[in-house]
Amino acid sequence: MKIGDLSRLTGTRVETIRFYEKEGLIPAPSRTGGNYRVYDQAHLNRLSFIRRSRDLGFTLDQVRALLDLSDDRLRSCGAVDELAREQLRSVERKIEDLQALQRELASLLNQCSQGTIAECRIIEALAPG
Amino acid sequence: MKIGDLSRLTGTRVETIRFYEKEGLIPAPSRTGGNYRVYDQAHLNRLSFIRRSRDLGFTLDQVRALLDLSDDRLRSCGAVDELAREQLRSVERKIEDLQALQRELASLLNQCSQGTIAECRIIEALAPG
DNA sequence: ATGCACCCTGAAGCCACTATAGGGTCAAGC
DNA sequence: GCTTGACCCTATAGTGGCTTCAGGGTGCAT
Ligand SMILES: [Zn+2]
Ligand SMILES: [Zn+2]
Ligand SMILES: [Zn+2]
Ligand SMILES: [Zn+2]
Repeated sequence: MKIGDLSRLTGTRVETIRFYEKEGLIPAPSRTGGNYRVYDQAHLNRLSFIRRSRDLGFTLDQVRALLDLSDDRLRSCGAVDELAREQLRSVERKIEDLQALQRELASLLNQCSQGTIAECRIIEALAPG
Repeated sequence: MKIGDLSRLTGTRVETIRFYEKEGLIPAPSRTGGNYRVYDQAHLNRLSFIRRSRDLGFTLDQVRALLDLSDDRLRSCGAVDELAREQLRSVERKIEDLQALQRELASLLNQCSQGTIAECRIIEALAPG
């Protein structure tokens, strides 16, 4: 597999794959005579794991930790679950913050009666008073 | 007012105030003999406006636009409202994405029965198969 | 004179990529 | 055998919105 194949199979940009390699998330693959990267199934599996973790919102440092943990098949999964619980809490906090924003913006938009800037409730809410 | 006073009054870090100046969001203030920045009420008002806009989730480019619009007191506030509506839509999209994440993480955590890594539902969900 | 809180500049670092410049490789078609 | 075009390579810089750091200077009290 060349890098473009891996890209298509995982929905990851070519540049991102090279970036993951530089960051040590994916082992450097072997090369062809023309200096092209050649990947195998293990690379594909690892990149898929990384992408799914990123899709769940884990940071690259958390992904590194998850990759390490996933190798240790016989250990208890407590650490994995703790990472996931932490991520869930962080997502829930972000949702709450955004919902507060949503309420405030919606309320301002609702109050504005399409007049001039001088009477605009949104500008009024931003300006100090 | 010195920069530290402005910082305390607005809850903005000193470095952030200097950053806003460099970005052209706040006009460069006059200086004392010892080269300290001196701010007045107009600076305080402008920084407050910026911070409230940021708290509502507007980007610095949007803040720039809002500041420009807010000067033009007699114009219709249509452009302001459109920025706010756009921001509301963006917030709502983010909430939906995060709620999907929340459901997925919660479901995985719920399925995991605290065994070994080999049986962990979370690792299983990440690994390709 | 010394300490200490505060201020200054300029540059680099953070995250997770993305983009750009300036090239090289390889198979197909003429 | 030469060109075209899709693909690949490296190295570097840019994104947003700051934060941190290095290496100083200022100003007031003791
Ligand atoms: Zn990094
Ligand atoms: Zn309005
Ligand atoms: Zn588990
Ligand atoms: Zn920037």
